Amino acid sequence: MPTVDDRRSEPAPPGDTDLDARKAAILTAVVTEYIGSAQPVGSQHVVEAAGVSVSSATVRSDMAALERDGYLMQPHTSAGRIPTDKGYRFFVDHLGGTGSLDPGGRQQVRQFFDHAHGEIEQMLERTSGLLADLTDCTAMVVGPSHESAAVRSVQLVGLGHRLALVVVVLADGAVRKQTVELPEDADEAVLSEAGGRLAAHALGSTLAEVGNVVTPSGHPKVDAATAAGVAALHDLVEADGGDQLFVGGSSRMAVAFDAVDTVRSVLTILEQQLVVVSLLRDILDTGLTVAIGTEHGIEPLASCAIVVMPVSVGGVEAGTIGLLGPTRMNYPLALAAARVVGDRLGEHLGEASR
Amino acid sequence: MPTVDDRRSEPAPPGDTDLDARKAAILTAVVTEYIGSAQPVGSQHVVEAAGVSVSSATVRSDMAALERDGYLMQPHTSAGRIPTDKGYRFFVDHLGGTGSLDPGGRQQVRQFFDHAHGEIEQMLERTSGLLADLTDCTAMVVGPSHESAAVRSVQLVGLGHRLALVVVVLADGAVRKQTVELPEDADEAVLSEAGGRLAAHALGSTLAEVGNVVTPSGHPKVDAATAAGVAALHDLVEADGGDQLFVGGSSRMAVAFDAVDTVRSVLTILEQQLVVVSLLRDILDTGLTVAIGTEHGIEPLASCAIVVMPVSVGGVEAGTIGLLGPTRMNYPLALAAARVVGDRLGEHLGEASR
DNA sequence: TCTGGCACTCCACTCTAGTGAGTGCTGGCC
DNA sequence: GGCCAGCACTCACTAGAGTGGAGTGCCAGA
Repeated sequence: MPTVDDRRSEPAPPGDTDLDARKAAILTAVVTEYIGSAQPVGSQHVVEAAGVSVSSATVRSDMAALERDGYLMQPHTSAGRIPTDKGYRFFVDHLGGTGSLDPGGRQQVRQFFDHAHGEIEQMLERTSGLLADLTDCTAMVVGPSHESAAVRSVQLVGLGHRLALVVVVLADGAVRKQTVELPEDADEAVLSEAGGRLAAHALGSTLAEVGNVVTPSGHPKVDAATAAGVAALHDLVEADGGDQLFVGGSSRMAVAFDAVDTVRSVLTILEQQLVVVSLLRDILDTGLTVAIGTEHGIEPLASCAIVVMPVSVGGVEAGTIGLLGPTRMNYPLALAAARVVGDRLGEHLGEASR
Repeated sequence: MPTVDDRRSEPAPPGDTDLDARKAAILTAVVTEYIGSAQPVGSQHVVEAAGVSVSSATVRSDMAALERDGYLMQPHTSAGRIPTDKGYRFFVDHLGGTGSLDPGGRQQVRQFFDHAHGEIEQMLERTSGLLADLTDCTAMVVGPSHESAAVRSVQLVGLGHRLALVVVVLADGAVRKQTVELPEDADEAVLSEAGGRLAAHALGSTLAEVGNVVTPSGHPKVDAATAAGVAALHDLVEADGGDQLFVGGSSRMAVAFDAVDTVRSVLTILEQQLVVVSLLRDILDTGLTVAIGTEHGIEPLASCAIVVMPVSVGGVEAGTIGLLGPTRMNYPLALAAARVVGDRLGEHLGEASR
């Protein structure tokens, strides 16, 4: 291998493997085998797997080398090898290929989006179920952020005695609402007038941009209602609490792990919307598509891997898809499913908001 | 005990126990002990527990009788006793007392509702978290059913090229939306006119009552948009798919059970909104507050108990609270928490919708 | 450089007591 | 008749010994 020295001198050339073809094949075999069986893989199994045509002794020495280099580990002496996080990482980066959905899965995705219609939230919720079904992972779908969407309509609807509802429609079709307690009773006419002034005030800007000051109308009741409406708009910005998260197939975590406390800690994480959303964001920000084991820095998820896929509509990011599974998850399948569903979701959202 | 004979002659008088005081005390001790430790309870432990001052031999013979009568069972010979579903049932009906929240819990509930405001959905979601925290059970909160709420406002908001959003506000403050594809392009004026006609058509009736036929305006574009809006209103009734469900603290199931496949099957059930909602409804319909073990007929939940509490606003049912835990859940605590939170939630919803 | 062979390791499983918590029963006492 | 001390018995659980087998590392030879 005369090229090894050349390679080592280069600073991590892109696409380079650092492993000769046979070691790569062996690593591939160990990873795929282990993903399937969850059992440590011995040299004999590797030989039986396709792609390697040397004796088990040779495989053994290569596996020893792979272990020295940190790609594999042994649970104990005289057991087979299992991939380390580094091993999975190498597999994902260089060996896994793009993978593709099986025809059945493609069909399922196509049908899903052909029949998808109606409310976006419901659709995202179902998308998470679809992804979970396709991959046997827990799926997370983060809806489009409405931060930059302009206000398309504001309405003030009376609900009875001193109570009203501010209903805001954003340009991307999102609807926000907030109850307002009015300082004094107001009739339809007042509410309608105040709603109109509110609309004139907020239309075209984003929720966060809505200013505080509204020019007085001369009518105190209307002004009071308008002021209450403006306050409600500001409440909306805060209460919104970031993006919506839809989690599907959390029961899959209980299938993937047999230690019940692993399941518990993972579920605990999944219950914290904020944590999950920022986790996905962090992973994307570091430029990753897959975060394996400790790469994401959340300790209770050390035995998990996360596949992240941005959903973009016309080049603008409009959401995120995440798949959570054990580190021995089926990466090619998960990546393929995330990509396909992400693309289709993007198209779908694009159609809906054009 | 001179009264015992009197009682026995009456046909199942309400509040009657069917068990003499000592057996009841023993059953109570077994249930509370088992709830705490999850270990089969032996006669010695019962003696040490308060309320029983006879020898362990006597307790043993009583326990044998309780087992004969189906209140207790032995996992195997020479093990202690654990309560059967019937034992739990008797405990809940006659022995558990009403129970009450500890001061810390009361405080937590008070604070929660003092600070609760804003969107109702978000509030219900958080309520499920509160209940899970209080009881260490998985909490389910079903939102108010909007079926009987009259339409308070209808609006047609254009989202661009042939797309519009029908936004419906119901009298109870719920907001529904549905995207509509218009048969042809429509400008603001047309949408506004169509929205007005839609509103006049639907205002005051419930969504389900909205009729099909709208009197023509003479303007084909307006009529087309109006028709599309009416269709969207009908879609809403179907797509709504019943009530909203909020599940909190599903990780608690992984704490309660040590068999990972029990956890999995319970989580699988919890993912099916429809199943959960109708489950709670069924239990309420049979007049129960607690469904223990197989009483609810859902096989995978045979080792679970469910506490249900209707939430009523001014006497009208406006939602449901459910607590899901193992059959050895802390019934007094769960019942107390469900009652307190249910009441406060009802008051809160009442204030908001008055 | 690869391979067959060999000695070695150590988990997983089975089998065998031994232990202890718990029971049912019985005969005597109040 | 109800209660209780004592006793024999049951059976899950644990620890320890033995065994089989999957797997390893190393080495000598092609």
